[in-house]
Amino acid sequence: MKRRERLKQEKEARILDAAAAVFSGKGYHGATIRDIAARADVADGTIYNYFDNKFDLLVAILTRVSQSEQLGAELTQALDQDARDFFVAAFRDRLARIEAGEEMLKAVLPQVFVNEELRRQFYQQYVRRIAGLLEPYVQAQVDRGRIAPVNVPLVTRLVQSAFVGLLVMRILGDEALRAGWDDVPELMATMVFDGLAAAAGAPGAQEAAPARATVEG
Amino acid sequence: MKRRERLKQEKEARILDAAAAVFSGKGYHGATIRDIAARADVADGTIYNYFDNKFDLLVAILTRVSQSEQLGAELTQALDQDARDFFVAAFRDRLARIEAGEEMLKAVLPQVFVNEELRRQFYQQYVRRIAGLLEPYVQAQVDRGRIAPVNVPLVTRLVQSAFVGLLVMRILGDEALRAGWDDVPELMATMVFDGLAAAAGAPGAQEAAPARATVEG
Amino acid sequence: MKRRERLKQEKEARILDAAAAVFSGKGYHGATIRDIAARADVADGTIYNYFDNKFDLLVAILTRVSQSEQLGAELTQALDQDARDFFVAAFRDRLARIEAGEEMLKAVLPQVFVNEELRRQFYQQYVRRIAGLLEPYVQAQVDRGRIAPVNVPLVTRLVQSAFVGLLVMRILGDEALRAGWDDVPELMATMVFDGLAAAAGAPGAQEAAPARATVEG
Amino acid sequence: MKRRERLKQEKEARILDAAAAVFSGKGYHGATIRDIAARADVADGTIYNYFDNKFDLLVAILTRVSQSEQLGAELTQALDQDARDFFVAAFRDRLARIEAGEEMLKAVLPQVFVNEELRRQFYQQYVRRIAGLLEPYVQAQVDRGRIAPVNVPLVTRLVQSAFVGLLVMRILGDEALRAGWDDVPELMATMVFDGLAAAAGAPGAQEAAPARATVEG
DNA sequence: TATGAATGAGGGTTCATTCAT
DNA sequence: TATGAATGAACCCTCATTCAT
Repeated sequence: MKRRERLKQEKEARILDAAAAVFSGKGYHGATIRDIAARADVADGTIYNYFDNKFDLLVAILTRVSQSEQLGAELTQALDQDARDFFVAAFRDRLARIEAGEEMLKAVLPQVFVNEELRRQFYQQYVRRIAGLLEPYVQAQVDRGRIAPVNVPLVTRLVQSAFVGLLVMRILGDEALRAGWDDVPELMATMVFDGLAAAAGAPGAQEAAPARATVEG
Repeated sequence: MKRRERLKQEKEARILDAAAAVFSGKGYHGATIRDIAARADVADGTIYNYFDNKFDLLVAILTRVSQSEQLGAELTQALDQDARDFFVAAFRDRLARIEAGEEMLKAVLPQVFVNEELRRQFYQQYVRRIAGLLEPYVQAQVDRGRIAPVNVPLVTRLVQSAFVGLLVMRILGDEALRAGWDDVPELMATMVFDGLAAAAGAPGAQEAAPARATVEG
Repeated sequence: MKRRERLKQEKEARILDAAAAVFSGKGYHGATIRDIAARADVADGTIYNYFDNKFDLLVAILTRVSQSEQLGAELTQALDQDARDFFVAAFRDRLARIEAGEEMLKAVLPQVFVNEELRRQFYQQYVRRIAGLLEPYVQAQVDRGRIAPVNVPLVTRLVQSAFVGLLVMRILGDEALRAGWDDVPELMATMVFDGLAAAAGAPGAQEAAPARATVEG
Repeated sequence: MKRRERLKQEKEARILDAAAAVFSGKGYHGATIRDIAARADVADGTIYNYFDNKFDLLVAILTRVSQSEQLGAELTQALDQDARDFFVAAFRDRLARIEAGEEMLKAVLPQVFVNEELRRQFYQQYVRRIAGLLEPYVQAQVDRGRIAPVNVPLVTRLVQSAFVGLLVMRILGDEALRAGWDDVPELMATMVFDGLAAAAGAPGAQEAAPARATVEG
């Protein structure tokens, strides 16, 4: 009985793996149930014993990935670390993680733009949820005076956007990005925390910056 | 004679408009030629007098937009302006522009992830081309000592990534982002140029920053 | 298990029968997959579980017929029979056989003129193969002094041509031919072996020929 | 006015030539009106000023060819010639003629099998008409005792069938036939008039036959 | 009369889904 | 539960024909 149960889960996983691989390679519409069945080494019909329909596979893929995340704990523990160091570490971690999930992303993302339901779900699980974790952290840093008093939600979105953009650019196959991939977290941190303005003796960077940062409205 | 020619161009534009709208609304695969034809108010077959096939419509949509750009001139003229001001203005302009092209993006982007050819074309016209314009500008600013000596190509990519990410997030329908949309360029500039670190009396920001900016490798 | 297999073969045959009938009736292009499916009492899509495409049906029809042939054995056994008698018997047999295959011929022949691949295949299976069997036989008869020392390959082709021509004429619906159809083998033999010339004083022409020619009635 | 008329006829001829060429090359269905128009160097629509529809082109091609024939006169004049010699000459002439018309044949023949109307017309113009000319001639030869008293209509059909078959085989691209093409009329005559049987002990077979059989080359 | 853009019916083919075994 | 043959709706595209210019 238990074994029965486990076998079932294994097969479900195998199907999902196959689906992710095939979707990622040929796109959602380019992939056929037969492709997936063949890759999962089951019959076409078998898939329908585990999932309602093709679209369901997509949703399942999306959901499965977002479960292994536990950013929350990290963040609360990180409140007292150096913000910049933590940013670098966390950003690097996320990038590595998503690198592994790049297949999923290539499978799901295109349909995210197309399908309302999927979009909501993706947004909820990948943007909203993360934002809900990040914002309090950023706010706390602001409160502690470590970060300038910015528009916290917007800043969070900007960082998230940059993150998403990086993945998109990576999928697009940009060479410069791929070459400098390992330096991205550091450089990102430099930009976010310190800015690129040549500070040395440049009054602009030291005076104007804070003044402007209040713009947030 | 001329009239004939003009009518043809108008009809081609009408078809392309219709295609962009329908693709954007239902996705490339969800859209049928009949949908597009109906929206363009032509017969199905007529579309094939103007475009080779459905995919060709997508490519045409992509190409059409990227033609009205002339960032190049702006950039060379901007070399002597204040970099930050220019950044804000340019970023705002691009955002506005792409807002108008959001429909195009929703139409094309999903397929970009799926189709090799489209991906190359999109990358070429939207990433590489822009990068080719931006990099010399950034490099010049570095040379003039206005920007810290960073890894120029990578920084360029990061900014582009942020830009792309913003569009994706916008398409995802993020509320916070939509609400603060008009402040994005300013905030982005603040991050990129000045950093968010609470500089006031914090030596870390002033000293470490340049040191870290050499990350470029 | 076996039953499954048998059912599949039966269905394949049913589809092929339907295809031959419809092609024969409306021509290859006039026939639609729906026609064929309806006649075979299957769904449109089912046909594609058995054949790659419409053209494939044509090839399959062609191939199926040419398999039941075993002229080879007959010919080697016939070397010692009377050539003329054998000719009559064989010709009659072929005609009867092809009469049954007339539907196939009407289905396939038109496309043979049009399609390179089909032409090669038809030629190979129906002309070349038969020629390869006939020529040695004719040559052997020549060697034995029973047939005049003629250009063997060419004679073979002439006989084959006559055979093909008869079928074409039959398809064209010639009345005279249809009326005298059963006498064709005899008359053909008379022409080929004895000639029609009223041999001056040659009893053959006056006695034998009429004797044989009266078969017609 | 006259010039107007002539120009029209020229254009009609040009269109028909183009149609024959394209039909012959790609088959009736494979050929498009656009193909034909392009080859005739006119606009698509222009064709419809000269012919009712695509099928009409086929009929026109068929009709045009059969007009230049005047076998009738020859035949009546030939009644007193040696039948065998005349046969060879006439057969050779027809073969040469049809060689020129091979294009037409490849264009029309496939559809002949498919289309009732075209079949009737083809049969009428190419089989029935010729038969109507040949039969009286053959009958006359029989009456004069030059040809054995055979079933005249059937013999006529057999010869016609052989002729048709030769053309089909030629279109099929048979090498042996093409190589011996020029010898065909002689060999055909040998078969039809003298037969191939090596007349037992008949010096004729050993002397005459070889003499004629040397055709083989 | 010539043009060629517009038309739209029609057909081959695909593929998600079902269901008898 | 697994199978995979059967289903048939749906879609892209072609092309003969029309007709406004």
